[in-house]
Amino acid sequence: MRSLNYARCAGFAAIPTMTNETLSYNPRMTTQLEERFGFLISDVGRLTGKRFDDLAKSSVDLTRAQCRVLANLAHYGDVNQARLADLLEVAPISAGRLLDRMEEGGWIERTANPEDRRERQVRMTPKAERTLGKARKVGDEVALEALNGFTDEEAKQLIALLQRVRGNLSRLVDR
Amino acid sequence: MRSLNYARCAGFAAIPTMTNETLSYNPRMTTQLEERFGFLISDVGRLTGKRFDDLAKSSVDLTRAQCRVLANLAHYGDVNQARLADLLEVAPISAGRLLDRMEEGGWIERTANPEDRRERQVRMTPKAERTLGKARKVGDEVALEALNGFTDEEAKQLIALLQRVRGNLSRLVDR
DNA sequence: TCGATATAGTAAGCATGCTTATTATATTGG
DNA sequence: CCAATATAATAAGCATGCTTACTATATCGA
Repeated sequence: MRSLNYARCAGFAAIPTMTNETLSYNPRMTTQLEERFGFLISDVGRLTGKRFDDLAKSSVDLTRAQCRVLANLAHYGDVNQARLADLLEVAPISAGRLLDRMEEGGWIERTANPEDRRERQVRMTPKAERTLGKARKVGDEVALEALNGFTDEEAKQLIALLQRVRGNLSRLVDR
Repeated sequence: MRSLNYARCAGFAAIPTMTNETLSYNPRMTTQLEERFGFLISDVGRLTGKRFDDLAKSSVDLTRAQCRVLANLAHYGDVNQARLADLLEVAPISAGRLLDRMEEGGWIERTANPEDRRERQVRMTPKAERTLGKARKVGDEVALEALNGFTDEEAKQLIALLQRVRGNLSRLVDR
């Protein structure tokens, strides 16, 4: 365990500043590192992912990105690679290489679609189903840890606020 | 602009499920995709970063990771690479290669420390200072967009809740 | 019908994260 | 003092994201 400092900005929607002037408090644009929105969001996202990795390491023989693939296949059923890339929100080539490795590992299969010979349908294997179950347990565990000490009301509030942020940004970002 | 679906789990603290059963609502462990904590957090983090990239593209000739380096140098002053890696929370080798490229680009300089010949002190150049100013403006802009429609009270609330999550996870994650 | 356009997938090359190992230098304990 | 240990930086190799460009196949419109 190490003490984490709070001065980072992976998302970089907020940036540490040189100054320590105390301006009138504005939660959207504060100079206080610990309060800046972009720092917080990217920290929490990173820590959440890292915690998942740590807990999953022993029981789940997949990377986080590979788990994402399985989770989406389980939810949406068999899809082609383009649709999967859209679901994952990564570039098609990124999805393609993920799937290359997952196919080698026996986690997914790709089958040609005779209807449209450009496509390949992606399907998860039974082996993958079993591993996904373990990954889900880890995901739930991480959520419990992250929201430790929160009342149900507070947890609902946080989720509602984050959904609004996601809505705001979704409208602006495209790929 | 594309419509974003909400079924992803980069952080994977929550995973899409096959079922749509309506269980008693538990915001920590819900089967509803749009509400699952891990999805939300990783979505918001990713969108925040992407939005920064998009807005910064024209005016800031640095990657997001490189901006992080400058922001931390500006805040903490000259540091050695080990300290910088700690501030950025990346592995020392990752920081080293970032700095390789930034040195080539004239954004930072590395100077030997005669006190401890293992170390190299990292310092940002005047050119970098100017660019960092632009990056800060972009960061503020993104925060404003993300929190669009929020009352000041709501923004403060979100930030306070996220700080608690960060605290919870910080205590658990190590590197 | 056929040329233009769109879509699915892949290739190549880069950036940035990781792990593990190596080298150089400091520090510490017997 | 010197051997063991710790620390700073780098090297090598992998995973996963990106962009740009290419091939194969479908579809659409004049």
